Amino acid sequence: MTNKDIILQTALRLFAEQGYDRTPTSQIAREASVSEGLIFRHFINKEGLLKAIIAQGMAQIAETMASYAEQSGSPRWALIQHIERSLTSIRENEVFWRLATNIRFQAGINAIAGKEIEEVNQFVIKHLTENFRKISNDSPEQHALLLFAQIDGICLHWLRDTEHYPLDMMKQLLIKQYNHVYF
Amino acid sequence: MTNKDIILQTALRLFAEQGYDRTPTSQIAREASVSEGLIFRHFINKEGLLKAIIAQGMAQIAETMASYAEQSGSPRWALIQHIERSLTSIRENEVFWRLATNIRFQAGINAIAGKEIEEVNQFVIKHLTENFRKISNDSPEQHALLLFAQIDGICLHWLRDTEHYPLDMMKQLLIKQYNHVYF
DNA sequence: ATACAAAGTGAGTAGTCACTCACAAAGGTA
DNA sequence: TACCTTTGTGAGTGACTACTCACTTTGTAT
Repeated sequence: MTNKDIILQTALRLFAEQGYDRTPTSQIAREASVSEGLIFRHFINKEGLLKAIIAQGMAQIAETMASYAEQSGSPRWALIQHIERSLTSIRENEVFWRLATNIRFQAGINAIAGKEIEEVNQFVIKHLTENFRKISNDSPEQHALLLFAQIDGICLHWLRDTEHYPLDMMKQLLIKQYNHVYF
Repeated sequence: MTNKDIILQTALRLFAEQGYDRTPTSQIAREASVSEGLIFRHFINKEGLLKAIIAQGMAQIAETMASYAEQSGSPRWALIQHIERSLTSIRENEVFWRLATNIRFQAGINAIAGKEIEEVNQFVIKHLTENFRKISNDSPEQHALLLFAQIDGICLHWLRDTEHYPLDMMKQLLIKQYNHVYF
């Protein structure tokens, strides 16, 4: 692993733990065991570092998303799969999602790096809309938006109390609701 | 309105717009048309100012919550009412909820003022749990947690795009789902 | 071996920010 | 009036932080 990667990894961890504004570049350098100057050589400025982290993380997420958007199957199955995979993904990429959450809900920082997160969200909503349309033509966009908000709500609450929040139970209940309502 | 109130109001607005860390006390003083020193005379330090804002806002919210927890009616009606009122409240207290969201999802700041928000959340969840228990004894806490997350998800998405997010439509769809599933 | 670019260093700098303090004005009470 | 408390001021300060720069080390191609 190169020093550049170590910086990215360390900064991701610290930004997620402490928040972007509360993490000095000096601390990143110290914990990554590099000089502070190296951060600026590689990423120009602190915003550049944040953008690089987001770009890397979202590329990974987008890859996963694209791969399972291709899959064929009944729209019903696709929706359940989406719920399953979303809640798996947040567990697997906990640290990154924690940072993404920080960014999404803070106006000032959102301006720096929120665009790419928003794009992936829009992609997911479009995917959900398609599947709802196949089930029923009754305002599929709205149904997609609702499911997205519901999943997001669960994920955000889990991030706030990873230890105790009953993520699997919420997943099961949500799936049960959707089976009940739509099928 | 006293200068103290003007400071609280101005700081609430700026914290909600820009985030706590990105709002200097000098700006608050300037926009409130008072000297910077006065902020510290009244609130000791910047954290004290934030705590005062949260305390004031949450007291108001708690009052509303308590008043309608007393109401009698069928549990089914109470749940629908809760959905209705939550989405009305967020519209009426948009600026405060925007600040509360900033705080809830940023680890460092959450430690300063997150406790009171969490307490009100717990109160709401307890209230929901009671109503679900009356409907069915099948894990009412989990059902309460799910509904809470769903409402929260909708509110958070609305806050991210107040202009375009179809809040009323989401409300109707969610109520429809719950009528379908539970009644 | 030489030349050149890329990676890496760390002391230094300019600017910002939360907070202090000595002082002044205003308001209430006797 | 005299006295005390509360409210208000704004210049000043120390600490911190993002970023720079002159310099060194490492890697690599010829």
